[in-house]
Amino acid sequence: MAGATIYDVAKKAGVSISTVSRVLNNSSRVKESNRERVLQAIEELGYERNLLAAALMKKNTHTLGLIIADIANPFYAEIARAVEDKAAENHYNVIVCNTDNDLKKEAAYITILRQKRIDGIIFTTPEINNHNIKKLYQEQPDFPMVLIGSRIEGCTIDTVLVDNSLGTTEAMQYLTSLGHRRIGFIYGLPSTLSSKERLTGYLNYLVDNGMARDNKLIRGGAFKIENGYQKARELLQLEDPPTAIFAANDLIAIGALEAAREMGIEVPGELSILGYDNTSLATITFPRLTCVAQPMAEMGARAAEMVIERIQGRRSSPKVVTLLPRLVIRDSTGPLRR
Amino acid sequence: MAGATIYDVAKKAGVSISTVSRVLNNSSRVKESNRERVLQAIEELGYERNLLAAALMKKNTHTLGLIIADIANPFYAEIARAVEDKAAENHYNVIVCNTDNDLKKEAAYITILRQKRIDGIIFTTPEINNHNIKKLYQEQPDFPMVLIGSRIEGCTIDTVLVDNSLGTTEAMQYLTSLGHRRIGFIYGLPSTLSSKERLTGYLNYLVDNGMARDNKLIRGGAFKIENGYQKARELLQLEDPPTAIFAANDLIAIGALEAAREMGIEVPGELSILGYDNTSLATITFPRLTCVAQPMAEMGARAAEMVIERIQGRRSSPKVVTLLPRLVIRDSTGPLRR
DNA sequence: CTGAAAGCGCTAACAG
DNA sequence: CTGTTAGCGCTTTCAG
Repeated sequence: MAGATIYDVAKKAGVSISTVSRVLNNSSRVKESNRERVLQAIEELGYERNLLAAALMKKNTHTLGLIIADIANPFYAEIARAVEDKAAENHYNVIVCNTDNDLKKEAAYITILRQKRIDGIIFTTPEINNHNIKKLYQEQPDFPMVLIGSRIEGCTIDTVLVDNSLGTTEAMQYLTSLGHRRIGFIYGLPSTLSSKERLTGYLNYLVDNGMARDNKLIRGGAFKIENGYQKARELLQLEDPPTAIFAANDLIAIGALEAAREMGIEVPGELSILGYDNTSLATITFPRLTCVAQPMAEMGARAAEMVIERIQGRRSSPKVVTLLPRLVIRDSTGPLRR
Repeated sequence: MAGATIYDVAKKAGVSISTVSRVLNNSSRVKESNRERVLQAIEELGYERNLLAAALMKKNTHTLGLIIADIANPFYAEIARAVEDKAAENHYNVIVCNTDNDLKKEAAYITILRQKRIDGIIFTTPEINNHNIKKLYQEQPDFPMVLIGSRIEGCTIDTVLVDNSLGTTEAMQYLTSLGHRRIGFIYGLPSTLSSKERLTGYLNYLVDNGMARDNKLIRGGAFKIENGYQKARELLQLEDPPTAIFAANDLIAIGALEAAREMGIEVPGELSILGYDNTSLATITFPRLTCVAQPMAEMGARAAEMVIERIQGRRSSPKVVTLLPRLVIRDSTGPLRR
């Protein structure tokens, strides 16, 4: 019987709907013989519980929203995978929403997700000035949400961060230890925390180590291959080109690699290239990419844990978790050749 | 007022809940003045409709399930992106479920998705003998679902396919046109339609063109880099190694590329490597991968369209759509060097 | 065009 | 341990 309800089950089992509900939810003791009859009736009827009706009463859907720029981007995909895994482990499902960082799209998703009464939202929005999140936060500061890899001005919400200052410092330290002094820096979308912090880290390192700052070596744009390619070309055409390029993500580094190859510049012999993220892409380029690794899987998992904690009321005050990046040395970097 | 219901809106607007419902759903004519009062009340109360309650009545949730092996795999990620885009365009959300091709996990997802009353499911399960789908089909042949890139024995359900025979033939034709006669073939998981059909295509091509079949040149395993690497090493260590390797997906091709590099075999000078899929990975390897391109975006979009058609009752008989692959020539293939 | 009333399928007191 | 009852918030006849 398709479309059976607890009424059907109750009748068949000869008990009341409350008893059926109780065995369904393990909510309180039910006489063993009754439980069995119910289970059997469920089996025979092919009864499937209607979680919509349950959610309407219980006020939770066990569904999470994941708002992300683009699931086809390996960086986000790896995070998404971890989010989904951790969610599933805790019996939550996740609705994935691709925004391409379009705030209008994002706002529409937020609205519909709330209307579908999802229990919490995980944002990976990189924009530091995301007014959708601000608005949501102002309207309902207690709504379970967590932000990955960014911060929103004026919002004290749950956040999972990776220490960009440390990541940048380690990269710069490593590059200088190889003898590099002219290090180009290509960052992504300027309005993102990642760009800002990594740029700051780069500049601070220069200052702290008495190295000259040359603005011609610093270029921004987008976290994309094309941008890396373009900006790397520009850097390499300088009359005094850098001997190393530090890219603010893997895609930029890959673009730089392409540019170097096209210009006949050998990597790492003549130019070192260092990426950021350590997505799966980093191991399939040639040479394989040295990069600052972000723990994407952990970021996703922690974020999922954090929303769920919130949803389940196991924590009420906002928490910021800062994870550590680590340098992964591969083949795209090498000693300065004099 | 957070948590306002249509009752609150109705009261504030001085109309009945039916009228509120009508403006919410545009379901029938409402006097303009009333509509405006309702809209205003909604605005003032910050009313958010509860789609759970609506779904309980309307029997649809405008939510789709996407069951996929691994969203972190670029091939699936690209499909997923397209599915989500097309779904969003039609006002559907999608719950993503990663199964790692584990049938137990998949069964659990199917159950929970059905209990959450999602409107349809898109499967990308590669296994040709997926009893979860069979079971679902037998129990509810009319449940909207579509299968991407595979077929299930005995189930006549909506399917989006890409012509593997054509893809394989084009690849082989191209390789032989370059002068290759000893062409190795590395396929993936043997129990998948992709493996079977591509292998058949390869073998048929050999027969049809009077070329010798050498079983030593044919190896299977998994659709993974590691498998490609391993099997390519084996092929290349043969006393009479192939001059070209045809890989059943990009990952395998990438593994083969690695093996060749490690063995000091130049690609494409000494060995041509041809991949399958044309994921974003294909352009970042070196040399860039020649491959049979599958239209991932279209596959996802068509699949989404098809379930939605079904859900909305615009079509009732099963449909199989077969898309065409195309050969994308890049740098990993070249003329046989004598 | 509008309102009253009857559910959708389930959970949660409450009384027993 | 079990049943009764009152909703959850909405859609949908059915009268009017």
